[in-house]
Parts: sequence; structure tokens; C-alpha cells
Amino acid sequence: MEIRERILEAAARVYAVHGYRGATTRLIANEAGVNEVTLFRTFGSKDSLFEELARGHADAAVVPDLPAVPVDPERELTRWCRTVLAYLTQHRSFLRKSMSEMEERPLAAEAACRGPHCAGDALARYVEALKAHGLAKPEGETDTAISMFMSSLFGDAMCREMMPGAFPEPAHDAPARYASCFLRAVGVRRRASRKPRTSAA
Amino acid sequence: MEIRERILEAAARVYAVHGYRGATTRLIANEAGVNEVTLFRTFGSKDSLFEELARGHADAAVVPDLPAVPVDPERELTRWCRTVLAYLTQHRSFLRKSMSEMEERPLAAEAACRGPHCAGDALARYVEALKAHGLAKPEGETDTAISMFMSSLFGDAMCREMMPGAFPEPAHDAPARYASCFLRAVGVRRRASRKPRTSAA
DNA sequence: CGAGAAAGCAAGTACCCGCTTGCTTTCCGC
DNA sequence: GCGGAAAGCAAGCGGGTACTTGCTTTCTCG
Repeated sequence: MEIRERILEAAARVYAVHGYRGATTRLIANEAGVNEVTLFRTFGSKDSLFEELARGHADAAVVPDLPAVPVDPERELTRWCRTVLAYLTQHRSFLRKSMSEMEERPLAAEAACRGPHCAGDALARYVEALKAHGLAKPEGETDTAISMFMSSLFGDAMCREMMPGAFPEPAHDAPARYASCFLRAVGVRRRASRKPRTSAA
Repeated sequence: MEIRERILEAAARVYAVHGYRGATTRLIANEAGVNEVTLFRTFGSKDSLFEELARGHADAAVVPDLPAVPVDPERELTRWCRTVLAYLTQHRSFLRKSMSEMEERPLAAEAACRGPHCAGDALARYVEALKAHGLAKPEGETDTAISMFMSSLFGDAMCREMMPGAFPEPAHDAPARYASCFLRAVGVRRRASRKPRTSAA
């Protein structure tokens, strides 16, 4: 692998555990299996290394897309929710660190927020589509519901490991529960499972 | 004020901005208007100062109580929600730091979680009371709703300042919206405002 | 094979951090 | 007014951190 990428990945790992101040150049170089001098030759300074790290992380944030034309809201949203939650959970330490450094390194916090922010926008568009297709009630406070839904994913990813018991169990079922609860809140009727030929009145 | 408390409060302020590693004893002593040596004479070490700080913070976490017998859920819950959200918002920097230091100082993270955890328990008891008095539907997935509600408060407090626009506006109305959305989710019917003499069927 | 680039290595600089020491000043009750 | 406790002050110690320098090793490509 390119030495540049090896250092960046090592920096991400060390940063996720120790934060910016604790992620010393020695530690990062060691983790990357690289001489510390090489780190400085490659990136110039610790600051610019982390600048690039934040940029890369923001660019790489995957926001799965929701269909423009909703067909099976429960299923589609559960799937989306699972992906977003998995992403947030996987990067929880990194995100926690970045957000906690808001006061000292605001750009890092901003970069960390970009992914989730886009996800929220995608969800809002999806709910508009639900309304447009008569699947969701148009009157509800959907903005509040969306905000609560996104916070739920965020809270689950950030806090579950330190507050077990405060989140839906088992963890694997959480996405379905969040999605179902959200859909009820925006007035989407639950379908009978797995497309029965006729709907029960 | 006692010198002990002055140092503790200064430590909390500095810590909220710079985190544990950034909160140097020099900085804390300066903020407290105290000689650095006095800090060490009083607390012995930086570690034990922060130990005491975490303990004090956990003990001082105020969890407002909800009535054992619910009368006006919308009103009661909005009020409770406002208090909890205000607490979380006021201490957001402190909490962000403590939670982000989960890997290096797990006791700090645990202490920071204690308050919110108790709040969640109080809410769960309240919902049980709602059910017992026939005000909430007993069948719903109330656990998920509670978890989402608590996450909403957490997410709002932690992220609003760095993601304006992703949360209910104006901020002052957020508690009422969260409460209302939650009550709908657990099947509490909205009352006509302000106790009309007869209830409309 | 040989030149140049890339990486390693050892050492060093200037500064910061937690913490200590030795001493002086201030203050309060008897 | 005086003795003792509490706080201040100046200096320093050992170790860590970002970053630099000067030199050697290794690899690549023509």
C-alpha cells in the first residue's frame, strides 16, 4: 500500500482511541510501521496530516440512497437505517472524538457532521416522496420526526456501548424498530407482512 | 468561595473546552486564580482532581421528576423534556468530552452517563403510569419510543450548534415537539388545549 | 552497473507537562 | 503581638512532543 495511505489509516486508528492531542506523531508512525521522519516528510506537519484525514473522512462518508419512488417503506427504510447505523457505529470513536473537539478544531467536527447531515437530507426527500405518493399523511410534523429519527441513530451509535439496556435489544433488530416507529409517526400504515394477495380490512 | 470549589469549577470550565489532555494544571490554576502549587497541595494530583470532578458532576446531575399519577401528559412531559434538554445543552461540552474519552478514561464517561440514564428510567416509569391509567396504549413498542425520545434530547443537545437546521426550530419549541411526537408514538391522544369542561367525543 | 529518489536511523532543539522543593508572605485566633 | 496554618512565588526536574538535521541504507529504473 502507498505509504501515504498507510499513515492516514494509522492516524485514523490512533486518533479514534486517543483523540488529537493523544495521537502523537510517534504513535502514528509506529502504528503505520513507518519512521516518524517519513511522516513529516510526507505531510509536513501533524496539523496538515489531520487536515487531510478529515477531508478524506468526509469524502468517504457513504450515504446509502433511498428510492425516489417508494414501494415498500418499511422494508426500504429499515434497510437504509441499518446501513446508516452500521456506518455510524463503525466510526463511533472517530466521530465522538471529532465532535468533542468542536471547540479546538471546528473543521474536524464540521467534516464529521457532513455525512450524517446528508443522510438527514436524503431521508427528508424520501418522506416528501412518501407524501407525494399518498403513503404518508401530509399534515404531520415530519420535520420533528425526521430529526428524532436521525438522533436515534446517532444516539444508538454513540452511546449503546456505554449504556447497554437503554437501546432496543437485540442490537440487530434496532433498525427495524426505529424505522417502524418513525413510519408510524409520519402516518404510514403498516403493511401486512410479505405482500398477501388481499389486504385485510 | 472555598479554594477547593474554585479549582473544581475552573477545572470543569477548562476541561469542557480543552478535554483532559488539554486541561493542564497550569491552565486550571490560572482560570481559578490560584497558584499551581496550591492545586497540587489541595488535590495531590491531576488525576485525583478529575476523579473528584467526575464524582461531583455525577452527583449533581439533576433529574426532574415526573408525577407518579399523570394528569396532563402533554404538559407534564413537555416541562420535563425542557428541563432535561436544558441540562444536557448547558453541559454539552463537558458531556461531549467525557463521552469521547471513553477509551482512555472510562470512569469519566460512565459518570457522565449516569444522569441521562436515570432520566430514561424516570421516563419509563412515567409511561408505565400512563398505561396503568389508561392514557397510553399498552401494546405499542414503548421501549423503542423511549429510547428514541432520549436520543432526540441527547442529539439535540450535542449536535444542534454544529448542525443548525437539522433540529426543530425555534429551539425553544423543540421540547413541546419532541414530547408531542413521543406521546403520539405511545398512543396518547392529544387533549384539547387547556381543560375544556366537557371532552369532545 | 550506477544515479537518483525514497525511506530509515540517531541525535538534537525548543518547548510543554505533571509535579516537587525551598522559601516568603498573608492571615487568623489566642 | 505572636505562632501556626494556608497560600504564593521562583525555580527546577524528568519526561514527552512536534519537528529538524545529517547521514546511511534500500530500491528502481535506465
